[in-house]
Amino acid sequence: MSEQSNKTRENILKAAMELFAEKGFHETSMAAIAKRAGLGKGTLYWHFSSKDELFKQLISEKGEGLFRQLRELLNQKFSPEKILKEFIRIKLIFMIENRELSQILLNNMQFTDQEFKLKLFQRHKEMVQELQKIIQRGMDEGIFRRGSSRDTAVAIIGMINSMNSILFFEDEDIDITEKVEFLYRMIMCGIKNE
Amino acid sequence: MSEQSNKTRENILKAAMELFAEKGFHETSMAAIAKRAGLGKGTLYWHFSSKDELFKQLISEKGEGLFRQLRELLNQKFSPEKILKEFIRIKLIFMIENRELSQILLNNMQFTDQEFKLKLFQRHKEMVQELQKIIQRGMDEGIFRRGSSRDTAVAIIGMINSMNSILFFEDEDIDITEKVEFLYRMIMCGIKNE
Amino acid sequence: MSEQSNKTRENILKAAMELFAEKGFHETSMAAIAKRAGLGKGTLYWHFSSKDELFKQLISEKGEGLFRQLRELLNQKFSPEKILKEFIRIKLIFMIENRELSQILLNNMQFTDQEFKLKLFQRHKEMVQELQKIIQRGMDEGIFRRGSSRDTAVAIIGMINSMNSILFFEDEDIDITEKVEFLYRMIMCGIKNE
Amino acid sequence: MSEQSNKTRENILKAAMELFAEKGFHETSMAAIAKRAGLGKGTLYWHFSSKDELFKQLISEKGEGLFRQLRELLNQKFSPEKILKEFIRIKLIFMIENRELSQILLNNMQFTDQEFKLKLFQRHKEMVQELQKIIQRGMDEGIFRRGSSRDTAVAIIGMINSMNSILFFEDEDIDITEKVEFLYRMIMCGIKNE
DNA sequence: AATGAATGAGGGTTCATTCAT
DNA sequence: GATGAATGAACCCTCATTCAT
Repeated sequence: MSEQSNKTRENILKAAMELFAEKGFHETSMAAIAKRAGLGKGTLYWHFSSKDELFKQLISEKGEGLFRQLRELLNQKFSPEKILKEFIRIKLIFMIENRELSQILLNNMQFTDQEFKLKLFQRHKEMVQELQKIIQRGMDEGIFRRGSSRDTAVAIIGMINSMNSILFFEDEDIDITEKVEFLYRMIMCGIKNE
Repeated sequence: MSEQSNKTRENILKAAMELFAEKGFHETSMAAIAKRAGLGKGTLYWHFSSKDELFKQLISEKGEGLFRQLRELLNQKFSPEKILKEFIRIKLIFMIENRELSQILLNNMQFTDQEFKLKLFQRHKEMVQELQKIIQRGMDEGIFRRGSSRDTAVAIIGMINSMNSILFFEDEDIDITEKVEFLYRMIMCGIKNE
Repeated sequence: MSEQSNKTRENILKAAMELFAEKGFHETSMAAIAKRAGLGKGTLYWHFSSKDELFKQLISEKGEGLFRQLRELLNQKFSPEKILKEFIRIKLIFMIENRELSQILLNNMQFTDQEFKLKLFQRHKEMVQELQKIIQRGMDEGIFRRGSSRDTAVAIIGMINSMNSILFFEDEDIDITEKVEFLYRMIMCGIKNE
Repeated sequence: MSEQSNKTRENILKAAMELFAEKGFHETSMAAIAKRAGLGKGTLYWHFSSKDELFKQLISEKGEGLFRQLRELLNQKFSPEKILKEFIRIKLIFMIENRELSQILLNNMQFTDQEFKLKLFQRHKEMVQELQKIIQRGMDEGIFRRGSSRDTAVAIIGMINSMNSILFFEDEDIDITEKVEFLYRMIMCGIKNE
């Protein structure tokens, strides 16, 4: 695992990320990735055992950070409101810094490897459940209105994710704080005046 | 176009719908569709000129209803709140009655035919813009709190769509009214107590 | 075999002739023939057992005339020169009156049915041999210069056939007598002056 | 483009040539070509983008030589007679050395790619026109008898081509000079004695 | 480490042919 | 006699994967 080798590996991941985001998993061929990375087709197989594996590692490696951050956050002893706001911020920042990966995650969840698909699904479910716990705590503490904590958690994540379509086409300079405030307020107070 | 022929056509659409929802567009072969429909491969091509065409017609025909309903609604002279609530209801009912199509629409938006992809994208955009107008009207009338009407519209649609993951796995009897109320309240008042 | 039935049959043959001449055997589908004849696909199979059979009958029926005429001619007790000239005339007239069939015969001799292919080949060979006999007779009688009678016969037929490319694109009014004279003279005297 | 790669390419061309000559373009499948070349199907597509392309390159590459030779000849400042004789010689030699290609060129002129078909047709036409000019010159110089130079050129080429049916089935040792003399004399003097 | 030629399973599509109506 | 929906073998072609160099 020399310096050079590692660099090549990153090149491949970068090329793959771009193409998967642009055209989706199935419409992207290994040949296309190799070409964009400026490498021979064979080289891809020296670094990744298969196209599926490449895709998985792409998602795992880059997505790991978000998952870890969120998990840490949810274990924090903050107030439900604070956790909620941070949850939004972390997801948004991730979406901005990883536009392509987000695009992939939100549009390509139908591919071959059932095991991996399940794993991602589990992870998503876990995230929902953790958020649900926070929501539940907020309800129990009388901070949040009573209701289905699961539906609420799902809806919150849906709202945040929906921003992807906006962020993906936006220019470089996005006022994250503003977007966070917007979402937080909408989740907390809704859109009704007063 | 006899009675029988039309029935066959519907069979194909049904089989295709199921498989596309289950495994996605690319992972579904024409052979698999034919087999599930209990037909020969060639028959599919008597009714649809290509796999792309089959997919397009599937989405167009079945999706047309939702689009029309929503458009009618948005042209109604109702109050913004009423329109919002009806918007939610219509989308939810569609999602329940067309679980498979919804699944497809939310997970397969990356396929070959760029023209059709664009058309769907345009339609989605139009929907957002129409909802945005309603939101804007509500803001102008002092019913809704001021803010980005676009972000609000996108977030609302995101919330509604997020319910798909819940509805898709749910049993038959879902209390739609309850779900509508839940979403409407959450959108209007948020989750904060009081 | 009613009047009507026979008419339908002729329609099919006509449509097939046109298409085979235009696009060749393999590039012409039964569907295309049916469409041009203004009939359903199934109807073709009521009149002809297969595409091959249709093609064969097309060639046989229409080509039979030429074959018979030539055979009769070659059995005549005319002088070699007269037979040669008549040979040319009959072939040319046939080519003009059956442009499409000639086009087919000269460009589609590579198709499936080996047996029929062989039959046509045999017929062609027989024609050559008969002409060869005439040539030989002419040589023996001192009318024609001595040489390979086979090569001569083949060359003569080649010359006549080559006119097809001219006749096919020519307008309606072709002076046959002139063309016959041209070929006859060229065959007899060559192109040298004096 | 290594040594080996080039060899594989030639193998494919050789196998394709044989099969196209034997059975024609449409009756020859890519699978059959691959099998005869002792290669996998996919390999054909590494070297040629499609079956059409393979066919085109086959004809272009191998046919180019004849075309070039004839063009050079026709630009020579030789006497019309000499050019005519050389014309015959070059065509005959080509037909003997490229029996299969000649067979293909004379029997498969009805295939898909209209553009290429036109190109070949144009080339043929050009050849006729060039020969026609020579004939015309001969007529003007009083060497050849007056008449339609076009018909004469077409007839000459027809005669030469007709030899293909003889050469194709002939054994290895053909006396080219004799055949050339035969054709030349027949064209010049015809078959009449004296 | 890297390459590109080679492979073949698999997929979309065509089309001659059949057959119930 | 006529039709057109249905069929499936056969075809062209793609592409993930392998491997000798």
